[in-house]
Amino acid sequence: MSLDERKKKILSSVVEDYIESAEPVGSKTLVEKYHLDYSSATIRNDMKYLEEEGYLEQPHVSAGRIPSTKGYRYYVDNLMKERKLSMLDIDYINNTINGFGDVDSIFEQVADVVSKILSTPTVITKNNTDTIDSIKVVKISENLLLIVLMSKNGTVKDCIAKVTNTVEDKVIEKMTSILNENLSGTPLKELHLALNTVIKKDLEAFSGIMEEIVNSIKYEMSKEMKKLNSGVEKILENPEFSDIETVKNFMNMITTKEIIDSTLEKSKHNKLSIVIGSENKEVLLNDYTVISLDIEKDNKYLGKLSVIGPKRMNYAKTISTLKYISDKFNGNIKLNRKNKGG
Amino acid sequence: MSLDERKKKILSSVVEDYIESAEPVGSKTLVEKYHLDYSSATIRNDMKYLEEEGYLEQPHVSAGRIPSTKGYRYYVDNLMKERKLSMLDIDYINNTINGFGDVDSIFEQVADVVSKILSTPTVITKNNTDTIDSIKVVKISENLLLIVLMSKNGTVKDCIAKVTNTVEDKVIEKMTSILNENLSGTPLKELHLALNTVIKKDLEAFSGIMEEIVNSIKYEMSKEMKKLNSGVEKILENPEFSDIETVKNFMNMITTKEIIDSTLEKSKHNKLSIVIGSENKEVLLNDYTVISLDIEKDNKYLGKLSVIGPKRMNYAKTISTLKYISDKFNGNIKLNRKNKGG
DNA sequence: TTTAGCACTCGACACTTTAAAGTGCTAAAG
DNA sequence: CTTTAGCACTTTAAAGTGTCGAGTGCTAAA
Repeated sequence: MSLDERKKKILSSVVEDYIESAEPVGSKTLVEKYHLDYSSATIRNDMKYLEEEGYLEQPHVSAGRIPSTKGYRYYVDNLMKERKLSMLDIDYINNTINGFGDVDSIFEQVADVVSKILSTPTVITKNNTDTIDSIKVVKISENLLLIVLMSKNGTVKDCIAKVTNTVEDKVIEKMTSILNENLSGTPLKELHLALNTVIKKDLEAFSGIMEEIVNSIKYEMSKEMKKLNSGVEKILENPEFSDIETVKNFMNMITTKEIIDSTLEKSKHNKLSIVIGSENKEVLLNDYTVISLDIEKDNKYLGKLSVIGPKRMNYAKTISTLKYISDKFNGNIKLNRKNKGG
Repeated sequence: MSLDERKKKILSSVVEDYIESAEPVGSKTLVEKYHLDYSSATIRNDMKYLEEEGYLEQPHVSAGRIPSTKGYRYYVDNLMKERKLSMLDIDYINNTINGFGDVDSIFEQVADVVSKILSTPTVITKNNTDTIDSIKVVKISENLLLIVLMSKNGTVKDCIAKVTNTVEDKVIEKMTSILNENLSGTPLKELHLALNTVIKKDLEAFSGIMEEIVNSIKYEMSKEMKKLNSGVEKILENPEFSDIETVKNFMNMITTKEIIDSTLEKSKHNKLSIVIGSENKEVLLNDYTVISLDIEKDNKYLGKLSVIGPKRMNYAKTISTLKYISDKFNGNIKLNRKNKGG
């Protein structure tokens, strides 16, 4: 079932030409553009073979061929050449991702950068097995409390609680220890439930202040759950989106938390996971390819950065960009802390 | 130049029918649907007059009429009937906007709610004449500092600075007072510049810690500048967006900070500002209507909530929704702090 | 002032025609 | 056995054509 050199060359040329042009690729184009030293008739025979084996598809009988999911898969696994990032992109990455701020901010930065370089929407999924490490409550003015949540993986989340009555320092201390006792070790995704328990247990002792704090935390956490989608508009440039229905369906899909969640959460933890077209379990994603990168720091899994594009996406560029980002995150490449170009 | 009753009725019917159907409205439709006790010929004469006076337009000679910008304007100013919000919408608003969190969170909530009720994109513009009131620095762990910025208008912004070396409490105290001395009273939009000055003046005294803090603040503020657009995908349901080019142009416009900024900032402060079609100075917005609501609290201007939709938007519903929200904000309607329905 | 009647205009839509692109097969050539 | 030239065939996309209907403006009468 393995392909001879000529067939490999043909397959890879079809994939690359189609990625570039978005038009079905014919035998004549291949001969002329990719300097295959065979006649178009020979190429046609091979293309027919590749179609019979499921690597290529034909939209209709008088059109050229386009890669099938199996074709893209074979290309990605066996034929694709590693591609170096352009100096331009490297500079852009290094000057934009500055390492400031907490993990969330960095995630956002990365998503923006990737989206810009690849002209594609990106989605961040955070590790939701992370657990609460400790909680601090700081009084910043008479009726403003700042609550800081620190997670085991070292991410920091904070929120502000307005309290109607002034709170004494002693009360804050007491409340802080109650919060820590009850919540330390709680997985972030179970925090909401755990907070309800805290309220029930200790509400009366603190005449509503605890409730105000807990509500602020709850609200902050619910904000967290919203996914960040940057660059959705970029994908419209692809000819796949010339049809308004496609656009609507895509927009609805990408803004439907559940679909994205289930797709990304199910994906196994790999450094880099590539799911092409119909390999996606979620039917609505069958025309798209999702490439996800696990983001780690100090061997702790922080979350996932995913790129969603048409099957006909530039695999080589996408993968090399994500790999570069990954290396940067995991310390193989030093994070710039100043804008020193290149 | 004023219109008689019949002409007013015709104009208002054309506007309302077109808002509903998105199809040019003909004389026959008007007679049948709006029970005008005149023949279609009479209506036609009036419509011709309304067109000559610039209230209506005709896409082509054998089509019905659609309202011009002037027509919409006359409708909004003179003909439109106040519309009560449905109980459903009122409930939804009251149950969703809970008043938790800082001003920014509330802004976000409001934008989401409005976007959902009106099926339209919303944009938040924050008051950038607000100034720094005071700054607090809190040590939350060995190498994490939390910086809290409080503004004159009472908004609170915070960010986390990672510091490479541990900092003594005394140093924190000293730095805090330096920051307050230098920055108190600084307009938020000039903060970036002011921070540079602080760095230059006091960098050496604190071996880089101050730089780390300042960079974190800078980054947090740059995040702030990003506008929130919620519900962009909703607008696609309008027939105006059946053409992919329109969609692209709209998406590019709405994600281009500069356009939105200049449009909204220039708009005078009114409780409610309505800019229809070609009344917009920005050419790219000439097919859209922008309705902005100033958000105040305790008589302080906090920012603007704007709704962007096709000229053919539901003015009555949009305006009554925004007015309801405005009243809620300014205290005329009590904020719910619990989900008690209705 | 209003209306019935009518000729006229123009877009929407369905249908036909034509050109171009690309295929698969066959038979001959290497 | 592999490759290729040649050709008939298929199908889409684009351009052109004809008809239908919605809606108008004008005129003359009520």
